[in-house]
Amino acid sequence: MRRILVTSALPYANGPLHFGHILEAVQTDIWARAMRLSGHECRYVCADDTHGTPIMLKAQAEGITPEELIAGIEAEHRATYQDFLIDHAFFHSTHSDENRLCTETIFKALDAAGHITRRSIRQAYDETAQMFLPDRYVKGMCPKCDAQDQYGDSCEVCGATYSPSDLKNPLSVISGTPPVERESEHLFFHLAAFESMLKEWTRSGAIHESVANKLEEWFSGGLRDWDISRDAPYFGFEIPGHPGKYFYVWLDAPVGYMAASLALAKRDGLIFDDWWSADSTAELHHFIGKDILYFHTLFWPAVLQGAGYRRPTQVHAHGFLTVNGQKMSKSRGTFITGRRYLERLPPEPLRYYFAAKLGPGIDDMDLSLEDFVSRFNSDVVGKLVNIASRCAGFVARGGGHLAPKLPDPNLYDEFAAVAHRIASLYESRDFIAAIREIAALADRANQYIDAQKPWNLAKDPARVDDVLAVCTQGINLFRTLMTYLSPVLPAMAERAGKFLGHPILRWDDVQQPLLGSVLAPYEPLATRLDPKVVATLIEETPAAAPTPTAVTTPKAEAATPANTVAVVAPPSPDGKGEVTIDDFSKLDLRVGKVLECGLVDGSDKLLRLQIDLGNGDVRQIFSGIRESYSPEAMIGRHVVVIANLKPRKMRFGISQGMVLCASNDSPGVFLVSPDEGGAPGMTVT
RNA sequence: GGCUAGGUAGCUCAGCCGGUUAGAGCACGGGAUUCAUAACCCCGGGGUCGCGGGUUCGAUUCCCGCCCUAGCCA
Repeated sequence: MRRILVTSALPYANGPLHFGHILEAVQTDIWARAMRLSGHECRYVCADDTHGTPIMLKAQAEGITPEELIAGIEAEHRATYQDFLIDHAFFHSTHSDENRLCTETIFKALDAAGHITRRSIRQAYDETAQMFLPDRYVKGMCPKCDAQDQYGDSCEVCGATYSPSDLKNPLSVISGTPPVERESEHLFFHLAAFESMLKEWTRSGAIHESVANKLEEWFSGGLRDWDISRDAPYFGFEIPGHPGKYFYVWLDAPVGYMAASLALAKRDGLIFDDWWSADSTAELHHFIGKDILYFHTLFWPAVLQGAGYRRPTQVHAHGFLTVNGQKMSKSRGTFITGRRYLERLPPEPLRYYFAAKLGPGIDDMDLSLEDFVSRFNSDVVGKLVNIASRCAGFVARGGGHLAPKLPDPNLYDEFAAVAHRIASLYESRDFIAAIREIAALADRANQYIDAQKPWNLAKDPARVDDVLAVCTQGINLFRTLMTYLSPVLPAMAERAGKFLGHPILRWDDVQQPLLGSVLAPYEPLATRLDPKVVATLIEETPAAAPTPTAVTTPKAEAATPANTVAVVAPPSPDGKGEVTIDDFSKLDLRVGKVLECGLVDGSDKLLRLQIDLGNGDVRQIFSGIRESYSPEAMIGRHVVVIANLKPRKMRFGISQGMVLCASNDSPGVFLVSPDEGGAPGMTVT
């Protein structure tokens, strides 16, 4: 028996869980359940990640304390995970006594071992808000390509990376005032000292090969010191011996894994050191998204090693979730929260769909709603559940108990023989292959029943035993498949266990078929998904503007790209065809105010505009109106903009929308404007 | 811009180290059946394997360039 501690990444406590979180939790949960079915002791812990500037500011904005904010969110996160059947041994919070203790212990150990250095850095400071500004809280003009409204760390238009002080005309996102430079002493973790250890560790099988390839980049660039402190005001843990300095959220976040297991150990009388001491024989597995790889494959193993703890056994990274082929996006309505899903549908179909598409690599996964429906309805309901459903009636009519022996033991053995293979596919995270094998076996089971035709046999009273035998075979085939799927569909497996009279607990149980035992009355184990309901997962009228989430989520998208507007209609004489009101409503037309306007070098047709679409949504849009309008004439004007036009990369930068104009074959273009009273952000309908 | 990964049937995806007619599920067309949640079973149509070069007797599979998508850049 192996002792295993498994984690998934801590969700940030500034908003609800979305499908990306659910995907990761489902993957981790399936893996943990599969390990338990093999007889291993496997505990899955997680926690909310609660610290940092975004949470501090969000609480301020809502007029509550950060503690109140994270308490509310934690309750919501717990409930959502639970409703998706995520079986956490413990779900904790990084804002906890255990986490403070672990974080301080680690810091002191690192400091004592000489891994912490101190030096002054210059950083942007907002004198109005009286706080230092993280890079993403400073915006200005890109020093390289002059694109407007870029974050302080990199330019989304030309891709340049730089520091906030390089920006032209920088402004604080918080107060809107120009930041000043201030000096402050920070604490650094000396990562380079762990280079050889990390190189060895990354090639030791702890991470997938393609991930190790990615890490080469960090090594070849040279490992830099990691800044682990932040200045007050900051929501987090104050660093012992350094008043006014706080641990950077990314230092204490992974420590949350320890804190959760410490709380678990306290509650259940287990021993923390069994998992974490340097000589631990337990396994430690982290499931994460590929976006946070380096925190888990560089800093975290180094911090653990430096502080005298064990390193992770494996870090399992997965790709991102796209919806209908595109990045999840609030403006597209495809930013699906776990709660939104649960309000409409049961959890298991989604677990099944995720499992059916989760492989061991870091490829992104697409959630296609159409595929989701057909996959679950046909694989699970039409094929798997159908096996039990079509046999149960015959068994009930034959007395309600199974036959004393199997008519086709060889076929059964084929099914039972793959148990070990299925188990190892789960362990290697190749769920996609496991599901494929199971589905293929389900086909074989249906073929078997089809060939035996118990409904024909049942017409002959002399053959009642044959009918029962065939269905006993079918029920037992069903049982093996249900066992193989039980990590994915735990609630259905439990109901199936009740129907079978034997709970599903171990892979090995299937080595012994059920014979002669009594079946409970059959009740439908799963119902079909209604495509109409599934379609409502995507919001018809997406949230209009990215509200000031830029403040609460530093990584909020600057632009809000959207589907290309596809208008499908029969052709008509003018070449456009009829559209319905639904087609029209796909267009997000809004009034915008031109804030800035300039010529574009290298183009005699285009003007570069900065247009305010309300609610802080400022877009860069290129428009071919230079022949009719001068930049000066544009500034301050109100115009009508298609706000959800797919952003287009042009030689001069990205154009995030289109300004509406009237024109025909004769020269000149004419801007469309709202009447007096029209204001930025108003929608045009 | 650099790095990593991906671009295979209408859709979602498999295809190990290069080798004979490129696979599955769904969708579609035809047939069979009625035990089963209009489920299941059989047959079929459908792909210039992102584009362009190269290596090779032979490339979806290897190499180079380009285009597109996603993520990361402390």
